[in-house]
Amino acid sequence: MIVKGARVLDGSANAMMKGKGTEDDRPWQSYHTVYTTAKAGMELVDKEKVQRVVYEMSKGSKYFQNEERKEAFIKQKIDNLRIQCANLTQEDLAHYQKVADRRIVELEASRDLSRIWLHVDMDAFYAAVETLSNPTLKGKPMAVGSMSMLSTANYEARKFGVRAAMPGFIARKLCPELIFVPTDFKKYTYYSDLTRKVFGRYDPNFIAGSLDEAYLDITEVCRERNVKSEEIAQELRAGVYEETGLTCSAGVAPNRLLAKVCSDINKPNGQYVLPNDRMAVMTFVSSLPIRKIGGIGKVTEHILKGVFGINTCEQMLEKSSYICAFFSQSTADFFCSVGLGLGQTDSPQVRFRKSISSERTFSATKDEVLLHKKLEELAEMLSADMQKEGLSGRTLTLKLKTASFEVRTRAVTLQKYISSSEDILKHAKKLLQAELPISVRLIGLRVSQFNGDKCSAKSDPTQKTITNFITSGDVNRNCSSFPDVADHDFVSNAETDMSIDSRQTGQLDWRDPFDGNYLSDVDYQSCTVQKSDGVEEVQTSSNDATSSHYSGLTEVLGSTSYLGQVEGINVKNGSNLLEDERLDSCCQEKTMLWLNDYKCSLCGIELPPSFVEERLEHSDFHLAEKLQKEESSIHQKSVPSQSKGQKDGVTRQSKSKKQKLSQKEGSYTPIDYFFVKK
DNA sequence: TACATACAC
DNA sequence: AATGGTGTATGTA
Repeated sequence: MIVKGARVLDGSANAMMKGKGTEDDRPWQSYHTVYTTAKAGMELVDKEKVQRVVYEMSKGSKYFQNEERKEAFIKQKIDNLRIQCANLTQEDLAHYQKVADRRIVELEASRDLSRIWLHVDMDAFYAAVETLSNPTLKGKPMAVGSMSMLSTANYEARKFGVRAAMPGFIARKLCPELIFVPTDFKKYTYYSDLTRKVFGRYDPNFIAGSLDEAYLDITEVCRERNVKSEEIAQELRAGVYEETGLTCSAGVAPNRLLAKVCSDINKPNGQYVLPNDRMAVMTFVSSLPIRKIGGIGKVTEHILKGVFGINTCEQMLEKSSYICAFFSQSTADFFCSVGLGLGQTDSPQVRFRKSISSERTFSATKDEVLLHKKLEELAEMLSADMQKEGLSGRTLTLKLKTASFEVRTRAVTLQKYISSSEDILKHAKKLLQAELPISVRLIGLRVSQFNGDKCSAKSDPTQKTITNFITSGDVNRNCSSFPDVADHDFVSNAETDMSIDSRQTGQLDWRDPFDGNYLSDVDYQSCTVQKSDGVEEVQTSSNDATSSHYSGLTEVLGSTSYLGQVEGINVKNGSNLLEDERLDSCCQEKTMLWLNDYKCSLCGIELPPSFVEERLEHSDFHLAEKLQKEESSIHQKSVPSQSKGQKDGVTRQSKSKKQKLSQKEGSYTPIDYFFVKK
């Protein structure tokens, strides 16, 4: 659906990718592991050699075969997209160029250069902590983790190509001298708390991204003390070193997205300041490889490069017409804002977790008794975790990873909320039963749809609908009248008490899952220890496309094969976008009205006249609802092609609602605020 | 609602 | 021998 103006595709589209010939001689070149992407400390690594070793060690394994399968799939998508790209007419391109230019102007208008953000990132954190407690490790290549999986590696080890997320047995092949140290989550938490005390001096509301990194808004400190951000960064890093003996790196920039990129530039033990100046930002971003941007991963990189030839952020703008033609608005916005060097500058709202889960890997088995035992253990672990946080939920999801690394999820939504291990197990069993017989190497259980999802009032169905609509794809905001109060709890708590109550969710911070988690199946003790902060990362609450940019990729990936089957879609399709918007605003006035200039005539929600934006959103909602109803009735009687066209329009509209909704973040009162009992 | 995918750490 | 765990977001049917 994203790919507008597409032509019929045929499945044998990869002709153009064939005939390279190099693959036969050097097969490892086609095995795209993530291990070779430039990471701090790995610039001098012989990547060809690393790639070869990784390939040799992996070749033929079940894991490898699955990776090949996934890669082939993505390759196919890329081929399909290239064809669609080639089929765009001049007319199409001219249209999308207009759309793109308009979006870029709008995005540019949203640029905020008034804040100074600092991103701190500890250097090889777990490895550094382990070296502190065992100084004989100093100077030797060392990694934290096990033979199966590494959490992190120190800089000596990185010289050999050893890095986080690499299996230990491959790392040992790359570096036979490599010393393995098991993870000790307690230790990392302790040092993490020490660093956070320092962060708190500069921004009491700092955002902890994980145990080893944080974002600080240092605008005020800089102003109050009348010092340059550069000096603050120096001072902060010195303070961290003083308190912990650990080094860190910092990036300073006008927004969080850029600050994060900057903290990586002079790693380890360095810093980089990008001034709050538009030209400086544009220059910085122009040559920046897109993969450096948080949110652009391996797949997105491949697609953007393979289909559009995009390597740098600047090229996001050069190819903006293609981006607007092929991706959803939110994704296109994100990509364009990357090209402009835009990112979030607000201090995000507090959010609640939306799900909780437990999963374990073991040696693959189809022994049903064994699987059942694993399931039972998981149910108990999960239940214990839920009880710790006072959670209960009504959707249970079973996750299975087959012996061939294929992942399946199966879910049920129940009438009542559950949290006991018995309830969880009872339903989990049924889900598992339906999949038997099967050989699996991982089982996971997840519970979502929490009872305490405070923002969805259950009593009034109307309200529920609206709230769900509004919050879906957005954030469950803290419904407390004084969300700020919670924000400070963590800091003071951290100073007095090592154990952090997970419900004091003021500070945003999911624990670093990767490092903490590599446990043997039975290590429940440390498992419990690991479960710490129930607090949450940043991003989503805001508008800037940063929050919601994954969608488009999923869309492109998911829709291509579908499009391949659809009859040629009108190439003029794109102009519907504009027409829809006109229709939108013209309907807005007629769909509903405000009784006594206060109450919605359709659903009764109260919104004072001063809440102009919120009212607009609200009428948008009703419009979307109306269109959806129309669409579903049309859907029943109309011919497929018509129905497709309609559907497109509606979907695009509701999407644009969400988009608009999140756009004004920052200064506005969330609309769901009005639905919450106080 | 159910499921798959991408991503971060 | 051997490639993790927790959580978020999104689209589509």
